[in-house]
Amino acid sequence: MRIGELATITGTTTKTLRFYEDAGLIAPPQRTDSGYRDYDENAVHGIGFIKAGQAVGLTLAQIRQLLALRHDGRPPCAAATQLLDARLADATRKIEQLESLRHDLQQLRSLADTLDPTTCDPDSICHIINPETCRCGQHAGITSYP
Amino acid sequence: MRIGELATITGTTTKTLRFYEDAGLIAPPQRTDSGYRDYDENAVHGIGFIKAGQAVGLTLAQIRQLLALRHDGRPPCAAATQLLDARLADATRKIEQLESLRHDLQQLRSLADTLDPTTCDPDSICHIINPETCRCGQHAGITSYP
DNA sequence: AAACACCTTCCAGTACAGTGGAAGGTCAAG
DNA sequence: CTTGACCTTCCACTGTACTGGAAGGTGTTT
Repeated sequence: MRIGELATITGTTTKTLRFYEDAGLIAPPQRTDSGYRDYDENAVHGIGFIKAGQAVGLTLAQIRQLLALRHDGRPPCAAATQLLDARLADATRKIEQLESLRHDLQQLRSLADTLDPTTCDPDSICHIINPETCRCGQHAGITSYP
Repeated sequence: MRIGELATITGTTTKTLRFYEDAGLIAPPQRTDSGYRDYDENAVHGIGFIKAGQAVGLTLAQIRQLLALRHDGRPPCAAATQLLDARLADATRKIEQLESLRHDLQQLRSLADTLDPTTCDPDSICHIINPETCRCGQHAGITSYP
């Protein structure tokens, strides 16, 4: 099958599939006489694995590590389990951070309701968000970019 | 005061301060005759505000918006409150996603203990991480990179 | 006079997972 | 024979918040 079909089946794009090939995440497929990529059934499994890995929060680099094991004929199960454990610890830590952040945000939110904007000192820029009201550096790395 | 001193006081680096200036987050300070930046007390407040904003998860772009309001002589309190609300909603949503992910990870983790690596089919790459066991696309955007 | 710490600008690179677009080749239908 | 959908490679760019390093100037101390 050609790249467009594989993209449709797996819910990705042709761009992404070529990117995965360049990144060593899927094997370079056969080519037709005219140079078109020609995938077989296994390619679908390959993409499925990548998507499953991403769904549990693995990076492409980690997914590549597991694929390398499989490529060497060794089952990646043990390594996968390790990564899963790390992800679990990571998720737990992030949840804690976010809950601490949410608590602080709620505090600030109530503070905002009690303060009068007209009494806000220009020098300190904002009397809601400032070093006195915000615990700077407490929950690091929690920016909101999408 | 010179840039190094301001960096020490505020716990940043000279690189970061110049970056903030280029990014329009702090006003270009006076210069000495030899061209050195010469900050006054207010610069410390400026950096403090940036750090406080980051501590609650605002992006530099959002912080810049608030600073722009203050610069126009208007208190940024109302806008800050809006951003806080958005952050609160965002944090809540992320916590939900992460809890769903953690649940799934725990399921996979128990699955891993019951499966035998030697029975793992090479074609499907991994019998722990694959489209059947992982709910692909359920909790999106949860990668682990630090 | 030299060492050393500090400052200046400018350009490029980091991580991550793609995405956009140009310039051109291929294939089936009308 | 041309249209349109598909394919190819290649290079550059996105967003976020910095960070590294080169090449050179300044200021104080020894």
